Amino acid sequence: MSHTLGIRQAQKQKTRQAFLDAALALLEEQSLSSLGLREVTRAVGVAPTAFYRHFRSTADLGVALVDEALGSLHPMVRTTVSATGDSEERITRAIELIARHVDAYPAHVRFIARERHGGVQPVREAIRAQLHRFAEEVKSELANDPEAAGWSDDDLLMLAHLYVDQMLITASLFLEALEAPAQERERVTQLAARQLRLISIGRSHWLD
Amino acid sequence: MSHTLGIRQAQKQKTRQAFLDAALALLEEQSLSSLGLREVTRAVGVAPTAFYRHFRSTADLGVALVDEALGSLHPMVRTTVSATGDSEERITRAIELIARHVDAYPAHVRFIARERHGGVQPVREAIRAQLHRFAEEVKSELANDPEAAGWSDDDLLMLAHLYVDQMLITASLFLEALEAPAQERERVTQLAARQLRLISIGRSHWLD
DNA sequence: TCATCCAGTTAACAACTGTTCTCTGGAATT
DNA sequence: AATTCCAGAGAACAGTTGTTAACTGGATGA
Repeated sequence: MSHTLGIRQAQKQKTRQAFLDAALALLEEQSLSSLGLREVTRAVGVAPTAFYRHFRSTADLGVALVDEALGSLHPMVRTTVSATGDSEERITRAIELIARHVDAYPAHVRFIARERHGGVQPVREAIRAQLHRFAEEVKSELANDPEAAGWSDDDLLMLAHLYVDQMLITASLFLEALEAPAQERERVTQLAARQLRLISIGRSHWLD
Repeated sequence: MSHTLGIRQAQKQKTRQAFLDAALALLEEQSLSSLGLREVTRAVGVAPTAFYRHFRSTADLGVALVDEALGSLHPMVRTTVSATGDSEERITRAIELIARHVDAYPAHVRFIARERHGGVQPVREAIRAQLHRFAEEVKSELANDPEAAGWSDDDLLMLAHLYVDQMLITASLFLEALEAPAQERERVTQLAARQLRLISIGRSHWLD
């Protein structure tokens, strides 16, 4: 059941979202550890002290951004991994999905790539936790595949992490190629496809 | 022929190295884009203006750190990839080498992982260039392997990039496990080994 | 020996930072 | 209608930042 928010709560959420949007925009050219509280409030058009009504610190804001960037992505991952069709079809479909996501939410992708190993510990931790969730989900989907017969749990999780990392590497490549000519984007697509193909081959001969 | 530096040049290089060391230490808990010039000079124990005798900006210092962290690593990579022995031996040797390097130079590894996608464009560019050099070197070593017969140049470079990225992922995992119990470090070792094993299997069936 | 060089110093600049306390005005509750 | 609540404003705090200009004193080269 969804309760309609009062005028007050609604306005507060709107301001909060404005903080997240402004921060994400500012973070295209710097890291979270150098993002100033006043800088964000200035971009939102609000008094510096208003910040504290929504976040304890910029690190806190960063954790919220992690949730926004990755939280809603879980269903997408599950359906992509478990998609039907032969191996080659699944590869091209997965890569196209990544490319579209980078096109649609470049700032989100940049934020995650940047802060995954960034200078703010709670944010690193939040990203690590989300990526681990992805890996577990990928693993449980892989387990449904007939090809996974005979695989140990550890090996399945190993493969899942390989896929998740590969997904991030590919997303980062597409991000770098965002403003590049279509030819460069195509090169990235082909590279990522062949890397996934090689992993797929290794996977099918794993138990030899 | 190595010319002995004058007292003056020697002292200058010493101070410069002190800047690099101090910056690297400060960067364990923040990103380069938030590193202040005064912060560094304070840590070195020198006047703020002395900074300009060595670097144009903190971004410039960052580029110098990239060279220090990755520049001397190229011979190591070549010999590791081209090492003799069967596939399994090579995998364990490569991983052990990475683990030792992370133990010996954790701050360097952290810096590269952090700034690879960080907020300072010239530094990102410098890291990208160095990693591309690594990939080219790995590729030229792979080409010497009899297993590479029939491989296209593009496919060799694709595999080389896969190895380089995997190397960075593994280094980053060891970094996170630096202060963890030996059991956790062993888990990382086993995980990395199996991932390399899977890639190796995919490699040997690539031309099927 | 003497003039030149130059790594590092000192002082000062306006601009910026995070955080505190107090206040306000409209929404929410009674 | 009267009261409480609370998102945001305003002002002020001590400290910080990058960059400038003019300097000092020991190494360097003629």
